[in-house]
Amino acid sequence: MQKIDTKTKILNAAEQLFAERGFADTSLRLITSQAEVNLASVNYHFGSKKELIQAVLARYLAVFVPCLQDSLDTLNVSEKRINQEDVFGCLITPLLELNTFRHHGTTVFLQLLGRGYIESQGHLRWFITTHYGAVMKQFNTAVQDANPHLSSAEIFWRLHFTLGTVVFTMASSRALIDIAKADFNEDVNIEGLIRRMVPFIAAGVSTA
Amino acid sequence: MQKIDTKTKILNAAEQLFAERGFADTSLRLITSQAEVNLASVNYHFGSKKELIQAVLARYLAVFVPCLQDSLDTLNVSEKRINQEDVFGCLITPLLELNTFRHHGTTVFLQLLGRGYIESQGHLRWFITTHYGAVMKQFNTAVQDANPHLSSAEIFWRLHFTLGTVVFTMASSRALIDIAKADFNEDVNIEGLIRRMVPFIAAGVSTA
DNA sequence: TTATATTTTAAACGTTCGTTTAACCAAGAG
DNA sequence: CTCTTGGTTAAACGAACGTTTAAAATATAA
Repeated sequence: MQKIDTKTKILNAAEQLFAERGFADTSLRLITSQAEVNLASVNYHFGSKKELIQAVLARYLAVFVPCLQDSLDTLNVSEKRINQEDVFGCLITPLLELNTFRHHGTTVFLQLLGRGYIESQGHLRWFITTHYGAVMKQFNTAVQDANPHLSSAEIFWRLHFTLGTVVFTMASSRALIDIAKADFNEDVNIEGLIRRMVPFIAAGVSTA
Repeated sequence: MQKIDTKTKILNAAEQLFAERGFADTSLRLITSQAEVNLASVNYHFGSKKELIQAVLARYLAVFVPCLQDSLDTLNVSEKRINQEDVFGCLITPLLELNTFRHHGTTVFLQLLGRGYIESQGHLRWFITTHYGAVMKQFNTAVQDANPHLSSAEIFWRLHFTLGTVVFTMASSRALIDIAKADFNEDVNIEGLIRRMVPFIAAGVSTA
């Protein structure tokens, strides 16, 4: 039994509660009680709740972004013409990497990302774009290279539509899976859910 | 200049603020100050904040749902074979009807719907499905009639993907519009946003 | 008009929140 | 040992929230 320091205990409890309930509906008292640490330790280690939210997301981005960077770099040095499947394929390894990093890491990360985009008027989006804007831009242009018939603005919108599909589905994944089981007697896990999403998204992004 | 009663003044102020800022981030004090009524009048006329939220949404659903019901009924009695464009076309009139009902009614309604699905853990979803579940089911089967090559399970999933796209986009519409303005100098309003969403969704739902 | 019911109002209540304070504890250095 | 430093803790703070209260104001009816 190794000892986990307070900072990590807070991050672990916070990320789970944030993903499940959103940032506004998760109080520091709930986090610290679940983490079994003192209330004041959040402000001591992170300064404020806002900075805790950023720290929770930063821990995932620190794994995801460099991994995505690598995928995009290796794609760019290859000589074959880039198609859309290649570009979106770059996301697979970084997303699965999060599952080795934390239990259900992929799901939690996507849920956090969705919460961050909808709640917290701007400060989280600012945090992401200022720290990791380069990779986002690089991915955006990769999609554009794969879809030369689409304007950059069009791609911007369709990528956010895609984000909406993924985030919403992930956020309500448990409820959806239960309904699918009840109504269609269909056993599907998260991987199967992603597999169902892919053709939907691919068709939407690349349509004329 | 006709006199607007307190109840309506509250509903008008609340719906705008709810759509813009979400339910949790909109206090009753903000609503009543914008409506220029007393704080306590909310609890007097609606009982609680939760019931106010339901009343705001109910005012839209009372217009939208019967109108959608009509569209679906007239579609079913027609003799021509139903295609997907027909089914999704059933949504157009009810949505536009909201614009005659209230200024920017379509926008507000979709934003409220998005907020309702993401915030308020379940009680709003419960309110909608228990009051208007019949129409939702009817719409679902209409989509299935239009896409006989897809299993009912497949349609279930794709309609929820669609819901995710719409809900996420509407909930964060202002932020997205700001980004589009900053990054692409593109002025787009909600109507333009919907127009961009349609081909994305249509391609996703009907893909093989 | 008078009496009754409805609506509005200012003020307060109790709770919860993020944050701060100051005392306390453990461990390493000189 | 003493002093210092980094971390922890209980307690409290001030602000904001939804809600309630009771009186004042207004409308309604006889």
